[in-house]
Amino acid sequence: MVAEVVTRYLRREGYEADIVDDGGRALEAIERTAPDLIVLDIMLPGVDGMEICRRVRAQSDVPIIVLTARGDEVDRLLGLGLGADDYVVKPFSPRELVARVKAVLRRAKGNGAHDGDALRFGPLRINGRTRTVEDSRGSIDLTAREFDLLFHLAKHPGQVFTRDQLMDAVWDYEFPGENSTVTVHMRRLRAKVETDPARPRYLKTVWGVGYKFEA
Amino acid sequence: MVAEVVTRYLRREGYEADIVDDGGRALEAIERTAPDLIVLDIMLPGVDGMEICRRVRAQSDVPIIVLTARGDEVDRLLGLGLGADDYVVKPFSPRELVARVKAVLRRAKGNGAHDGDALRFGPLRINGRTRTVEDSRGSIDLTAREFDLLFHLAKHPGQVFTRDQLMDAVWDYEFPGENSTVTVHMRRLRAKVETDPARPRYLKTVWGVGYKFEA
DNA sequence: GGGAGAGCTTACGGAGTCCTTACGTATCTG
DNA sequence: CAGATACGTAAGGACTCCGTAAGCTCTCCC
Repeated sequence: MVAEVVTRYLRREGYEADIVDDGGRALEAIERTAPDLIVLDIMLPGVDGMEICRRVRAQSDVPIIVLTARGDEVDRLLGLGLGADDYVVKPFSPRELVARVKAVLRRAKGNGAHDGDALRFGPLRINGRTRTVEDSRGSIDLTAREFDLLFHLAKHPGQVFTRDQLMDAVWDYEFPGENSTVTVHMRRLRAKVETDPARPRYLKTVWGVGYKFEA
Repeated sequence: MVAEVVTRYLRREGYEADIVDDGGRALEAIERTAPDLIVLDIMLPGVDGMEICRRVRAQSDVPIIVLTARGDEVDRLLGLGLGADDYVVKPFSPRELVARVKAVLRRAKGNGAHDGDALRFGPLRINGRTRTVEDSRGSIDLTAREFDLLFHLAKHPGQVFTRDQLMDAVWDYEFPGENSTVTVHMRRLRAKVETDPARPRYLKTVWGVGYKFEA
């Protein structure tokens, strides 16, 4: 199988790589894992790869490399305005594909906002430089304190902080406030960040101690 | 000659294309014409294409597509960190190269790509060399401070600056002014640049922190 | 199962931040 | 030198956000 070989090569280069061999599940998987790049075989039997490409593009700028069977196919695909970032024609060597992946990723990283200092947890992205938070649903507006709180927790995933520790870390020097303030801010944060605030995915309560961010 | 064939194909697609067949003149020509994209044959006899690539990269972010003779060469080039945007292995069809050109240009254009010194954000163009700003409505007259402020923000799209940081960056060394000065300048800038200054498209306020330019 | 403690939820008033405007001074131009 | 332009400051108003308190719910442990 081509996909397995490619996956192995990519992993050897230090990338995480997943295979999805069902067109229907592809979109769901893309939304869930929010990948940095997609390699899409457009000519799989029974699956409309071009439709997937279009749908992904409609909701995201994630780079896409399209695999196609024939060279003259590329022209047709371009004419259709698929919006892929690169096209690789079969047969190709795994090395070539890996080289393309590197080039496309480099390009995507160089332009746009540097995601260098961004923290990523699945579909959740927290960028300290731009102070923005994104999600599979889109960008999330946070107030200054909310962002600082989230950022501090996410910088230390898994680590448990007491309310007092969070006060010291996030609030101004020697702020004499009640620590119930933290509680309220956590609530506001959950309401914005969590899909189900009642049963949080990231912002967990550690009973009797405080809070932690779970990666 | 390969170059002529490629040039003909590109022109047929509506691009302007020039050939420079001398490594020494290449850098001069690139600086003079400020192309949107460079196709560089790295294996020409007597010319160190890799050196050209490096020099261009040192002073510009213009996209570069490198032509190379052998597939396994690509790995080596990548290892050298040339910083090209794509690699095409000979022999290739002109159509394939044109497809690559389109893909790379699409990518470079989508983000706020440098066109020479100019920054582009949709209809808004900010040219640092000529210190001019344009818009779909025409050219916009800014004062010196206003331009410096806008330029500095636009050079770092998405990044949030505090008023103090903007003071340090835009105003003279150790200017002892109030930072409400920044506020007023932002207002004047918005009045000129934004179509709806009350609800700005580019010059965003980040509450409790400062301002940012949104691409 | 019940009580105590911890966390959740809600609402509201005040504090802080930003916007707006106006005006005096400095610099440029004819 | 006179007028125009650009710049910095200050003050008032509008708005957002934050902290607090009070009642409620959940969890833990006896």
